[in-house]
Amino acid sequence: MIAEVIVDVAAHPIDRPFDYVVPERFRPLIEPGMRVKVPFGPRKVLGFVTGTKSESDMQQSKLKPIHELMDLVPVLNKEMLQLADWMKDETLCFEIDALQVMIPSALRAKYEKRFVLTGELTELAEPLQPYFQRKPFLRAQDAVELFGLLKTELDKGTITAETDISQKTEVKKARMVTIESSLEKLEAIEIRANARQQLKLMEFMKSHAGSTIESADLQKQSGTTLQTVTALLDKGAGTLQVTETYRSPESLADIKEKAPLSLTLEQQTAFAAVRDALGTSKTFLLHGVTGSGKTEIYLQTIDRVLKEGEEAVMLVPEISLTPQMTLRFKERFGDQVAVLHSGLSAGEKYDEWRRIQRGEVKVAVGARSAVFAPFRNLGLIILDEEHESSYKQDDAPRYHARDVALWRSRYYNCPVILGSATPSLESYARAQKGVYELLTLESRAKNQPLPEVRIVDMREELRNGNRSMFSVELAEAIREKLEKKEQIVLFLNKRGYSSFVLCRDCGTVGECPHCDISLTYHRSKEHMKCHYCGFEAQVPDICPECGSEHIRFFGTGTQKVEEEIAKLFPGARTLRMDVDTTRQKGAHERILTAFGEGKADILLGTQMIAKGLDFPNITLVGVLSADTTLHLPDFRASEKTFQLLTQVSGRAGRDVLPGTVYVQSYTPEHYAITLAKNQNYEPFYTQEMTTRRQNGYPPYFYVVNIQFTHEDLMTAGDYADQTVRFLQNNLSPGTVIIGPSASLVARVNDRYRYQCLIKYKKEPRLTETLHQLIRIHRAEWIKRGATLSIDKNPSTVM
DNA sequence: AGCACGCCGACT
DNA sequence: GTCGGCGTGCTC
Repeated sequence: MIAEVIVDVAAHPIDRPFDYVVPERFRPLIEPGMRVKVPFGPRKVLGFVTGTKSESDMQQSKLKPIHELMDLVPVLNKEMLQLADWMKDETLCFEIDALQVMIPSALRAKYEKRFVLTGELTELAEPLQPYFQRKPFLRAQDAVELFGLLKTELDKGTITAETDISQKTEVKKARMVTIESSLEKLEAIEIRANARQQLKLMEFMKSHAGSTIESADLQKQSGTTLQTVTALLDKGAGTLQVTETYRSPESLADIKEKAPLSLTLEQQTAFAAVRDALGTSKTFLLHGVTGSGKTEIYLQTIDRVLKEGEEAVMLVPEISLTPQMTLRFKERFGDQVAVLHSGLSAGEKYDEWRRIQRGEVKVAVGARSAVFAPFRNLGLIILDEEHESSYKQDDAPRYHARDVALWRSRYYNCPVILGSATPSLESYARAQKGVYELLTLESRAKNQPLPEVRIVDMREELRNGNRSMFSVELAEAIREKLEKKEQIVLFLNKRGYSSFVLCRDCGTVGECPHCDISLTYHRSKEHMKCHYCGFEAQVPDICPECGSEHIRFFGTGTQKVEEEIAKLFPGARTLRMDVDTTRQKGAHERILTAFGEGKADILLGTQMIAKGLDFPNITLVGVLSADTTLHLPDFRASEKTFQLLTQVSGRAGRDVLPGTVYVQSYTPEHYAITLAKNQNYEPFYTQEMTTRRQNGYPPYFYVVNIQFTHEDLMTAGDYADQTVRFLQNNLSPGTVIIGPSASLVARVNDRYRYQCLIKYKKEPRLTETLHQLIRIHRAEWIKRGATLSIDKNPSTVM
């Protein structure tokens, strides 16, 4: 029997199955989808079995046997293996990347080099002997200073080097103690009168006779230690069992079940459409203004799916995955929900994943990677905020959760709901063409009016001599709300806002010596760090260029605004929420809770406050500068701006009090701004589609971004030039190739970066050409030290 | 990717 | 004479 194995090595020549002999003892057990340990060249690696067969095309003598089975139950089922094949073709990734992304990181291999004693301890050089005393091996990590000595031993053959493979996190085991139930038996146990600890424990055991308790709890509650417990168990006071258990991140104890809300007529219609499509692979685009109650439709549809005995996956962007949000699911579905979010430890994620795989839960809520939730009877997939670019992974495998969802929907014949207040142009265009069914929610669920949006022309302000970040109008509105004790959200729509260090005399900015980007100043550690390569440096006392002592830190935009608020509105309590203040775990939530409890008047923040902020007392939202995203060199800049403005506006007046929104801009006439005013999605869509058609961008054209890197500027440029010529010669005349040009950050980690863009409407030769490009890369460029990365349907082309 | 093999310069 | 530099080639 032969097994085909995809080996855990992400490299071009390795990206295919390797055949292994299945030893007799594994034959009844082995199945596709299991992880195995296999010899690979001179080392051992982890691999995934993708298939078995009776004959191999390889010479029998070249085949090696599988070393070990890592699983008794496959970690990937047939569906996942098929999905990986599809992803490999679709995203041009290595098959191993596609397989790895589907399992929790806890199951990925941990490789640890170590030296193993082959003979007797006494044969070793004297100084080494203590290291091998307790265990017959020594981790290479713990022995860096001994490498010289170890080398001689390796040559002598008294030790060998090997790599230990284990999984990163193991199944959590609980030591359960079952206390003897018969009081007589407990009484009969003899304990010396001076064994105070044992006597204490015995008292506890007598009062809990017959019960089962975790050993750690037993120790804690009785005030004793493991030694005492073990001693008494040895005397027959109970039995010890080791069972598998879950790490439970939080308890459901305080969560009360909540009944469904009643649906408005609009919601009812949308709900009915999806309900009637259960059991088919139909895709819906649920377009509803902010606050129109999309979530309630999701909840009720999921409920219906569960009643059919099927399972549901609910995807949300990572930043929306707040406790507030997941609470709603737990209130409705109780312990049937698994939540997968970045705040969980690897072990906790693994446990949630196992609960799904074992069929113990029916609903999975999570960000991008939750689209791989290992359900076997999927009845519905929902992508909320489907336009969010975080659904596209920006390193290999470069998959889009939406595409994976649609693939799984075809596999299971289940519907997909794509929900958004501001759908991506791609999705809306598909809905217009009838590929998706469009469901529209035009009114807000609580029937509140949309907030009034006022656009402020900042050029006018400048002309009137106002150089502050606050227009007269906005400042006035803030003062008024402060007086009324209502809450204000200020949004600094700025990207790349991080702080930097600047010499005020010569203008020199602290830059990374390895990347063409300025260093980010970290106030907490008083140092500067490169966010691309990790380089760190101390803030200099004098400018390295001109020797001036006038070094200044430019805070995040938000810090500067915070100072200005303090000046303009003395007494206003401000909470700042940006990368600096939310770096700590849970900080995000703490700030929001504090604001919700009215502990501040003004919440000032960046992107991250655009979502899920749902507090009744917010009546004023100010967007300080709508221009920053608008003028980014990316074809989606307008779309992003429109989405952001719409979303931010949606934060105001969500309850009884009406809301007002101020949008400040230096280009107030831009359609992305004027049309966001009334959440006018349709006109924006029409206008933006015209622009996209004129410039040949999605959804009219498909885009592929190709990036080249090399440590030598000229070589990187040559590679890009040659590739562009190659593409021009091999693709159809209707296809446009843009570039090559230097990437926006032209150098990262001492490597120069070039890129080019393929735009095509119909390109039958695309797949073949890209594969050929990869072949050329393998044959000619890898050995020259170049890298190539191909991103189909990139989320950004910067 | 990672590891071994192999073929040339600076040390005991 | 040996140690060790990194080019090249293979991995069922």
